[in-house]
Amino acid sequence: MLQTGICARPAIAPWRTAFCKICPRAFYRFTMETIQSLLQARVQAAVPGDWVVQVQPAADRRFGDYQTNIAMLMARQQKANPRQVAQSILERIAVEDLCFPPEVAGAGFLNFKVRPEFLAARMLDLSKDPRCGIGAVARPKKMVVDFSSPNVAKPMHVGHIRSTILGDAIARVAEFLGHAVVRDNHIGDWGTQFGMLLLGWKRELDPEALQRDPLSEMERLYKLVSARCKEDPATLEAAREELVRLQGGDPENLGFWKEMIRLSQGQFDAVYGRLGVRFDVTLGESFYNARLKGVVQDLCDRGIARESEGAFCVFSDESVPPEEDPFLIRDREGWRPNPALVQKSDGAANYTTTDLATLEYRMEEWNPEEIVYVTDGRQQLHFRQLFAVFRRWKPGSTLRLAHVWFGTILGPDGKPFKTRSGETVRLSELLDEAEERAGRVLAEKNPDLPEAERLEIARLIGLGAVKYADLLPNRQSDYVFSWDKMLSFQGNTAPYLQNAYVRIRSIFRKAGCGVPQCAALDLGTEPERDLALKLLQFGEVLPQVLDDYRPNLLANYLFELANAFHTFYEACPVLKSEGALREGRLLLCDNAARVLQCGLGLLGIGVPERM
RNA sequence: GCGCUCGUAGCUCAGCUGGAUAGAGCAACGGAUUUCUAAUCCGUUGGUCGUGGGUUCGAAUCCCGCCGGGCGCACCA
Repeated sequence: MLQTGICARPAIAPWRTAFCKICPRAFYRFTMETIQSLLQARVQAAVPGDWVVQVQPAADRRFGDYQTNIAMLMARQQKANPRQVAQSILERIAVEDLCFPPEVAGAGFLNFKVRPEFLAARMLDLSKDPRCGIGAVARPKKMVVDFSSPNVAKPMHVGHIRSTILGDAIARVAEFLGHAVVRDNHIGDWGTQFGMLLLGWKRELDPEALQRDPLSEMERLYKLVSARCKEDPATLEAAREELVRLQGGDPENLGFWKEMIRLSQGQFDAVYGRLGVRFDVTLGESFYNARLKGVVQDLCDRGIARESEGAFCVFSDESVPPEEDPFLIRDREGWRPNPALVQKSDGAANYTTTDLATLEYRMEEWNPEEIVYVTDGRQQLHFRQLFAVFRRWKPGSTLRLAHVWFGTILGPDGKPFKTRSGETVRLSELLDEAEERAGRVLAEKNPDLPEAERLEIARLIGLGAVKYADLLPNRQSDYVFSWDKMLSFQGNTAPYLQNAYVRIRSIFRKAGCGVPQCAALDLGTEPERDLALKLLQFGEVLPQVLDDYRPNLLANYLFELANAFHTFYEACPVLKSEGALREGRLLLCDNAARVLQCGLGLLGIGVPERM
């Protein structure tokens, strides 16, 4: 069982096969192999073919730039001396053009230190590469990314932020690597809550309030009726009747329902507009209603689902050991069934059925190779069952299904993030506050900025801070939400990264020139060399993001890059230097700015020209 | 009870599917500014990786037991 809940064999990591054989022509000319991949190929050529060589960035600077432990792995199997195996690889390896003569170190590591001339040549290539050294994948996939998924008639809140931001970042990276991505917003526009909403709409609607703030009014109605239902069976019954009428196609209820969707979509559009998130399709649960009966019927016909206590359920087929079976659960007595319901005893389908119908629709409509679901970790069991039912339902399908789950955003008290009064925090208000806070810091640090520009920069910084804080931790961790931390200009934050970009732009403004056409580059100092190496590693890191859907790898890389740039900036004057040195440093600066902009852009974060 | 997940520096977190002396940010302390934005940089202090076993040349990482937290366990999604 893989950690991400991936169903079916994962594809080979794209970057391992990404040598641009089928790249679109426009990219081909500029696509750069990474140093890592070059070294890997060279070591591979020096060892027997049944070994798969991994070359990795060195754990410690003293060991050089890259290292491989292949000799130790080989020695273990051959019961040989690891250092001797390493030595024999060394004798066959040809890397003089890339590195200084490699060394055997420690228990049998091979360490590589890249020649500055090689890095310099690569810097010149990078400066001409509009894709910042990122090749398109050899075999583009069609993939659906299912993310955000807010509910109609409810304000979007912090609970939606991780799915939205993670999903958007994953989609952006996949698109940039050349995959064909369908961004699908599977909104919650159907279900029992509409019975209560309709009842409230008919009995308690305040038209003025609805016009002023439709989401708040709908939320008020829902809470009102929901509370009444708990104490008053008659209200509950009335709500149920409204739901039955809606499901039966009653024109009045359908009209109100559509109006609620329309009003909600306005809110979604506003929030997504601010966040810079876009969708290719927004198909709510209701879209799949017509298919539900057929899905249940088909599952029954095939013997996958059967009746139990009036409901229709999928039970274990005992094809896997009980410990791995999502349809079994153990108690004191032993293993007992833990079925997935596909139809409730009242005849209504539930979300497993909707998800199956959605899967079928996506196969028909797009025939994707992969579908990625970005939801919180509490739905793990649901997706394990969903994927397992799907395998039994469509046994011939090679579709890869991945549940990319994430943890909870916590408040300072370590409990799920809420307002002081215990309410959920609205996303729109959260974004307002982010911009306001960024604006205040900006006014203090840089009072000379004109108002309009300050607001625009505050928007970029505020939104960037929120997004970056969400993307930096491992997605499976819960993390503590802290305004002070995310908006700090020190440490691993979006403003720190944006500041690195701003400093470079400032240099070019002062220089009054564009990027120089260098014929050669001399990386004479450590900070220059380090920066160059780090810049080239963009192409190594980015494809890894998709291996396990972890944008935090990119966030971490960008922080290290910004750090390397700041170190360079302190140690290596650009404008005060002259001639070739100055031009070379300007070129380094430009490369750094472009990689920062590109990388942050892939996280959905924009960069200001000044701040 | 069962399952999933987490437990790493005072705090917040990384740790790339077994590699070298476990890293970063914040906080604390000490330095650097007639400057290309100090919104920065450099340095110091700080960890029995919850705990006990196991696997092996080698474990924060894999396996088993225990302790503690979060979440989930058929008609909500």
